[in-house]
Amino acid sequence: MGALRWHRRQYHELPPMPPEYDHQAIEAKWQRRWEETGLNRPELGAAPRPYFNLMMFPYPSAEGLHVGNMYAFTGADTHGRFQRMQGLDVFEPIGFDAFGIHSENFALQVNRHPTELVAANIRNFRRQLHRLGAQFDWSRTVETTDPDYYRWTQWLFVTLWKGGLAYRARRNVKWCPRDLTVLADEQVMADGTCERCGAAVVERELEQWFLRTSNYTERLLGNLDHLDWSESTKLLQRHWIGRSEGALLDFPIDGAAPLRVFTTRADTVFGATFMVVAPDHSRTLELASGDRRAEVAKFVAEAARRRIAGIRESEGSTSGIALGRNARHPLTGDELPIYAAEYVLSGYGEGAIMAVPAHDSRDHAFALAHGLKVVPVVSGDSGPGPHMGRGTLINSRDFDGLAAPDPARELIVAAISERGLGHPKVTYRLRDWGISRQRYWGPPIPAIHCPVDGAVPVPEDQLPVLLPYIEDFRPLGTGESPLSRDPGFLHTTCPVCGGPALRETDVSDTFLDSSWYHLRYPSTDCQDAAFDPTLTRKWLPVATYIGGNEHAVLHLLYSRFVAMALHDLGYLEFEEPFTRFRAHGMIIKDGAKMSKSRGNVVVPDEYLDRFGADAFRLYLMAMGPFSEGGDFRDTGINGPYRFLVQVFRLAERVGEVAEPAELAVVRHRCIQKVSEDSPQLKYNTAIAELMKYAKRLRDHGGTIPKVSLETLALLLSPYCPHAAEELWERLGGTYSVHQQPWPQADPELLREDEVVVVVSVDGKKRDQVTVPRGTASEELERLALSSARVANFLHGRQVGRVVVVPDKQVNLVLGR
RNA sequence: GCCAGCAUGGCGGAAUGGCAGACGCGGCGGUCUCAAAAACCGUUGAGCGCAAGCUCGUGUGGGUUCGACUCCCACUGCUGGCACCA
Repeated sequence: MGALRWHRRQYHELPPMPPEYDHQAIEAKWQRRWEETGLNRPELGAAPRPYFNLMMFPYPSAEGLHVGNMYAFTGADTHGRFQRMQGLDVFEPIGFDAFGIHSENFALQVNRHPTELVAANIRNFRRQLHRLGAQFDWSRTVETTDPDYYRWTQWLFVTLWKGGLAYRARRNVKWCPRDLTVLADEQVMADGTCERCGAAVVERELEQWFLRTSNYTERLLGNLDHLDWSESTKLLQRHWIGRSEGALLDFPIDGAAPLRVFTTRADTVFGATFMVVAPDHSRTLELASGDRRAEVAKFVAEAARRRIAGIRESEGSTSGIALGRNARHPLTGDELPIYAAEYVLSGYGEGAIMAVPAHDSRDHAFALAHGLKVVPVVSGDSGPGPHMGRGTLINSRDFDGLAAPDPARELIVAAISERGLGHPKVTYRLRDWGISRQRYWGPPIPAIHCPVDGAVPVPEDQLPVLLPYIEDFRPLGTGESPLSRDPGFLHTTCPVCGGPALRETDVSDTFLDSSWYHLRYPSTDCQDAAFDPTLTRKWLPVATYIGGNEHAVLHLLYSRFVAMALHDLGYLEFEEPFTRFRAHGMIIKDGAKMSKSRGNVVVPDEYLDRFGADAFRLYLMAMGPFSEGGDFRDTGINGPYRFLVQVFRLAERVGEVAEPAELAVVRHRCIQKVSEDSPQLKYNTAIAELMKYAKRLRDHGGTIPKVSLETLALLLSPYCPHAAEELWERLGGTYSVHQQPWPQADPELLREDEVVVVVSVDGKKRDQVTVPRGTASEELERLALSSARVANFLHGRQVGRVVVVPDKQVNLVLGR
């Protein structure tokens, strides 16, 4: 509200545009000119130095483009423009990620059909994006909802399927009771709520399509070491993949198959006093002894009910039940009672554990609650409770005295493995990617279910399987997609036997759409393949990808998986799609994330109207380090705006005069700083330098040499493309400023002949002397000691030591 | 609970072993104006002082160093990620 009021006031009270800088006319003029001359449409087939500058395509919401999008795109575009002036042929495409639950939910809410709604949203997004003045190649856009695009998303699925990387399985999956669909693990937030709508997620057993991301865990993890990506992003992926080294151990059971467990602490095996299986472990009921079976079944059913209802047991739950059956310790032969308990999860490791209450807090809590033995096997005092740290093995027979966990861990696994009861094993958190969605707004999964031949892929020449227009697209909630309502869609014939068959009615996850869009951009004109091999070889992998870390484990991981899979299947020569990735920060407002509920969303249109795209871009980039984001303030944009007006005022003072030496020096320093900071995305400090330079020119009396402003136009062009172009034209430069070579700083002019050396006493600055660069240490020391000001601070004491840092500082250390 | 990142004027931030606060916002004072806005000029970390200047100051406490916003240890707070993961 405050922002709005402020804005209204500005609108009405401000005088018309300053005559020097009519941003509306300038921006319209150049956007038209760029479009007419095809400035931003590289010859994809012929470009000698291809540079694919990618940014994350937006989801076209009904609210329109928000500042966060603008921020990301401006930063990425600035990078692309800078690279272009380094002589590279920059391809900078944009598109729209328009399928998905988000669009569909909104359509349901406002009671309109997503087909028309999304088309309108995309139109609005295109309009807003044009205003930004980015060097987008508008002749090669991608819309995931376009059959020409999702035909190839379906092709991708069929290709993965034929390559053995897609399968169908009945499995417990995350189900959102509000969106009435399955979610990928990655779409469930840490608190167990749906990423899209915030409802508590429950579990449900459904027949689903999965992609075998788990085949690639080792490579997805290992390749990270060599990727030039933001460390923060790589760390998030490493955690998500969750590699854990341990061992599989078999605990024999009399009269039954042994119970297999996963452990990372085999060194504590002598401290195992009981076993625990997950309630929904496949053998829980089998292992329950006859007289316990009914009770165990009841417990298992209750646990299942709790899980299905989405009740998350508080951590440290000790609910569990004895199965009335024992396993044998693989090394001691001791009898260990087996329990079923909710704190053991079926989805991780083997869904069963050896419990070592002396050295694991969860086992400890369970042992206390159920009166079970606690046997310490690792020495070391950590007070009451389990000791989880390092120590020395005790109560471990032949292994006593070994350091734990290492090397005891390895030696004990070896001993167990000699008896054929275990072996080392690496476990991962990452599981297969469930892609089925029981919703309407997505590409139909191209599969046909035939009573004779089972599930068969739709033949490639029959793609796309068009998403039918159905009036009532509300989700059913039965585990089936609304597409099952459409008999014309549902009934088909089997491509194998020609008999009657049913189509798959689920649609695929939006992240499948975005997992390969970068492959499509150079090939948008390609009608007979998802991507043209020649263009792909030329333009991919992506040179630089800039985007938010919110997609670190979703989009970015899936895209890597898809590239690897296509590589293995012979479709791509590379296996990592993004050579360089940089995560940008987030824009906040009033110290908080922008959100509709907080009412602190910034609508860019008003700022673009009033201050223009260039000032807006400049403000966003000046706000702080691009990697950190920044805090949006309504008044902040005044500075960059004034700066641009100032620059145009300077242009009116340009004349044919020689450049004085002092201006040459500041000009080359500015070139140096901006050239250094820009490629590192340190835009804020580059802009500060540009402002400093403009101020210096302003303070220069008289006529300003043309070259001073020409350089400014060049350095400014990645940041303020329209203003720089206009300035360049007024200075008589040839079109376009964006095709000019980047200026080079002359090292001769950067060299400073005189330096200021600080004289300090005990580390406190007391005086300074200006001396020629490279003045000898002895001379500096002499100058420092003879300083009259320094004498006042000696307080009669002797100078003990003198530390001289040439060209910087002399520190006089007083003796005592 | 675990793993990252961050903490500097009224505000956004700069400086990553050598002059803390670049650049910008905002504030204050002035010029112009009948007046206001815009623009321009000056000023703006805190305290003391008529002044020259001095003292203090980068979340907290310790340490290393001639010298620490910067490096190390411990803590506090915020942001993000993960979380009965065996």
